[in-house]
Amino acid sequence: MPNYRRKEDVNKAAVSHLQTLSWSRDEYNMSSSRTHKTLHWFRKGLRLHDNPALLAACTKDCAEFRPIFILDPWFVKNARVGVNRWRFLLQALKDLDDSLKKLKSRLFVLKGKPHEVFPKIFKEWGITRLTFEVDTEPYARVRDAEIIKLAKEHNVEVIQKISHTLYDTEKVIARNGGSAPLTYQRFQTVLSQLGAPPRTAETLTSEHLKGCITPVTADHDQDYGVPTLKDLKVDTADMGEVVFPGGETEALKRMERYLKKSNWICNFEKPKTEPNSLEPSTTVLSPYLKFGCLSARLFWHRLQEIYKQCKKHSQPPVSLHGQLLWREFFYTAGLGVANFDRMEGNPVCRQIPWENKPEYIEAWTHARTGYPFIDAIMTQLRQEGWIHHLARHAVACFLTRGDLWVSWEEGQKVFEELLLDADWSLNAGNWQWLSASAFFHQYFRVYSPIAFGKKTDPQGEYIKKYLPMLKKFPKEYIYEPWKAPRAMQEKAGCIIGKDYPRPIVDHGEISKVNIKKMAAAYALNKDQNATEKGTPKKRKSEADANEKSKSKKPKKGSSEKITNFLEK
DNA sequence: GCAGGAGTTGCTTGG
DNA sequence: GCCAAGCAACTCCTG
Repeated sequence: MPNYRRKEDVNKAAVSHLQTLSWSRDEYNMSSSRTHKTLHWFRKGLRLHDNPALLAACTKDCAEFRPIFILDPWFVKNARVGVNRWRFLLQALKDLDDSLKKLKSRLFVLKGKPHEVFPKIFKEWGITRLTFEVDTEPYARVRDAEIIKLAKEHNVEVIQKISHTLYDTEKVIARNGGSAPLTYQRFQTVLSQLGAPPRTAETLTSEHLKGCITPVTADHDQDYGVPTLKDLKVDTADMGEVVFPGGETEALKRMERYLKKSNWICNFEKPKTEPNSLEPSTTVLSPYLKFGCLSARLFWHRLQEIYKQCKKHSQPPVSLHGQLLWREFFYTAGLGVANFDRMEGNPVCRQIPWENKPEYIEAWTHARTGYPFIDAIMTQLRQEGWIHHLARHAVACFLTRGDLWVSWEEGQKVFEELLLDADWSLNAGNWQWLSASAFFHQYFRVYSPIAFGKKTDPQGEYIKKYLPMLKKFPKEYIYEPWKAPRAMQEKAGCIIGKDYPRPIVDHGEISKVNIKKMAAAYALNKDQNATEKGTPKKRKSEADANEKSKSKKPKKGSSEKITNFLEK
């Protein structure tokens, strides 16, 4: 039998605190007013601060409260979750459980499909109220709709609250006339009509739980404890050192550490940060925001407090506020655009005839492209689960329009597996951006796998850290080791082609060819859009596009390739 | 309908 | 080391 804390004890304790509380004596003593047995379902939002849905489970009519997390097999089967992110999640759950322990509660970790788990626990625990945070991702929307239906069938009241995003994403779309804004500028215009993001909710404390039983059995750990990686049979072969530990405690600590640097906050401009510094040049709060260990609203308002103290401060899109708005921008697009994580059937994504090249994907994924800057980034990603935003740009451009001409969806899969902060909307949105498939259109701006990294790390220290086989190459050759004379390679103890690969493609040549392929794909897309719509205006633009594509015929040599590609 | 400017974060060359 | 121009020229928004 569960070893419940006795209700009388709870009421007694509550009465002793009456003087310090604003609630009336009646509200505490009237057991009839405490009618609800509540469940708070943690999914994202793994925190006690700014969690309005969690608070809604602990209101003064709560008789019994249980916080749960469900290990849903769908994620194991369908989402690519690498070992580092599994570990991050389990650390976050452990931290949550520790925090709840301090409130005399515990986290109940359950395993199974939510639609099978809920009917059981609704019945077993006599649940009358279920609370959770709104999640706008496609799987979550379907899942939650099903659970809401089930709850209704079991006479369970459902309360949902928005706290993962700064704004109500649906409202933003409605304000934009029913579709997601597709430019940052437009997005800001819409947000300006909504004012500042809502205030944060207060952190859950023992005060909120006074008078509410938090049932915990003696064998809680055995039945509902946070599992280990071993329990979950996660392959730990690829597990790196813990660089960014999961959990709310760590998230808040990390945020506070950065907020102390008010000068840095006020002057922060993302493009001026470094993709290849040995220590991160940005906050690395993204994994914590992804899992909701940190509230985006809290971070936004804390930044606002700092901004008020600065004489002047940077502005969106490059400021830290701007970074939170980018997150919001892609969340909104993820909700408003159909098939957002695919090229086909995605109305904002240009249809580009990427080629299936398994050997290229394999080389890129496993840091064997022969371009040290690219391979160092991919190594850091696999080992640590985080890489700088601009490093993501460099490798994403390289895989897609820049060099390898492989679909952004392939890159998306790898990032989904390896990033601690893999966030469905942001991942899909940024891959479309970088591949110039949507949002960004200046496809002729191509990152160089050699020159880009040199700007901020001319000595190649970053490469030496992540690719130790190259550490003895002089800086003149560290970005292009294949150019080093044989004797130098021997002296460095690394023969190119044997100990480290030769470049998989010639960037100088292939990037020019690919720019022309992009031009052709853009022209073709324009033609197709015009034909589909068929309006006089569009017909005109179709003619223009044809005219343009004729007039922009590539120079000799590459034109043949483009013709072939169009015929494919 | 058109022109002009802006667009989070390009590269290379030359002064 | 810094800056501007040229590269070749995209889409979206505004007036």
